[in-house]
Amino acid sequence: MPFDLLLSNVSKFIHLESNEKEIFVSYLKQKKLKRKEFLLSEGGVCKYSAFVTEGCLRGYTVDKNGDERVLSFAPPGWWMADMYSLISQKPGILNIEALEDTDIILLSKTDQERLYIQVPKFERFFRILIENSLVANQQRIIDNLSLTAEERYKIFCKRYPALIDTLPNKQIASYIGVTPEFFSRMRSGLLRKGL
Amino acid sequence: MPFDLLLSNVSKFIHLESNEKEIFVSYLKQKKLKRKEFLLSEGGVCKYSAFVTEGCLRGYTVDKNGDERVLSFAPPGWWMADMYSLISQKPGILNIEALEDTDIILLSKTDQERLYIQVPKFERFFRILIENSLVANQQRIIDNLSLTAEERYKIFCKRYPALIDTLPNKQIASYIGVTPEFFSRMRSGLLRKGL
DNA sequence: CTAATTTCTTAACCTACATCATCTTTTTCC
DNA sequence: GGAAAAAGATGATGTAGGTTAAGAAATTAG
Repeated sequence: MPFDLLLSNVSKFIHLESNEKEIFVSYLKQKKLKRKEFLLSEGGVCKYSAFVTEGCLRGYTVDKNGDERVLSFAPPGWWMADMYSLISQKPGILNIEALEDTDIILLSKTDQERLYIQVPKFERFFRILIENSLVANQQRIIDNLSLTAEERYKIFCKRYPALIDTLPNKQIASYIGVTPEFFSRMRSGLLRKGL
Repeated sequence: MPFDLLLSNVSKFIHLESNEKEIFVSYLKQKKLKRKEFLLSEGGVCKYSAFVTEGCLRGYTVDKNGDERVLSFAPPGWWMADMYSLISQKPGILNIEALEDTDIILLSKTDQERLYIQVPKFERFFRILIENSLVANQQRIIDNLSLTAEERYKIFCKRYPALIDTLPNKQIASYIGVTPEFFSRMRSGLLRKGL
């Protein structure tokens, strides 16, 4: 079943009756993205939450020097959206791109709101999802303020273990907030120390 | 009425019938904190969400060098909690301290969950609250990665206009992620340029 | 399979911000 | 109101990480 990963993800937080499950599934759309294909571009309005089942997405902004800053990655089992744009339905700042061929499940903003009304439990599900995301983001702010690049890299490795080997180093560098050049130096330094 | 600010805050997002309002209010407790008094200390379990009606709270962590890192301020109309600890009910990392004599309204975690059951609309209210908080935190991550200290300071001034004059500079420095010494130099530089 | 593109590495030099130390000013609180 | 404590300013010096440049290695896509 293509929705299995998502449904088991949901059932970690709320119990669904089979009719509720049906309503939920009826709102879902599958989509495939080719490597380098965009789900959303800066300035566009984000109309969907995307749940990754295969592959990987990244969400990033482009700063005024043209440098890319990765806000988040979404490997299988993770959600991705430009939350600012999704909530406000105004043009966003995030680019969401497939790092490899990627399968996603889409839930539109309007369907999500219908779902809240028809199956109010989903208010709870998404609240919990967002709470967890908020906590992770707060921790990242603290880490960015307190830690060195090397320490942040170690944390990255714990948070996204599946990505360490599959992602180009420059993407990881951007996520932890250093240049690819410095990241390269740092890693060779790390390696000399063992690990 | 001591709960007016909170109730008008809530009614921006959900409409409450008068009995629902009564249930909500019955769960609220008022508390006064003296300047420098703590609502929560690192390692403690966060049992309450606090809504500030007067004064100001700050939430901060202490890093391994003993330096304080301010995660957030809460002037009147803002909520404050150690979200990680509140959700997980495990020992947290945040210290929450009153920067001046401060009046708060407390909602305990257990009462909040009762509220979700009795008045499910509150799932929506808190979901929206947390969504907005998540967006602000994501933006702060991007800003910390992309912007200079000076640019982050300007953003701080927009985000917390009421605090610019009342807060000690070292607290602001900590929030934007620089030392008080550098902040002082930066400001005198800014002032020379006008503003 | 191969040319083109992207990614990685290394090196020399640069800068935003940190640290440490000292002094002045402001705030606190008895 | 005045001593003590906290906050702020400023100078000298240190460093994590940025920038630029250029070649080597790996991936991609035709």
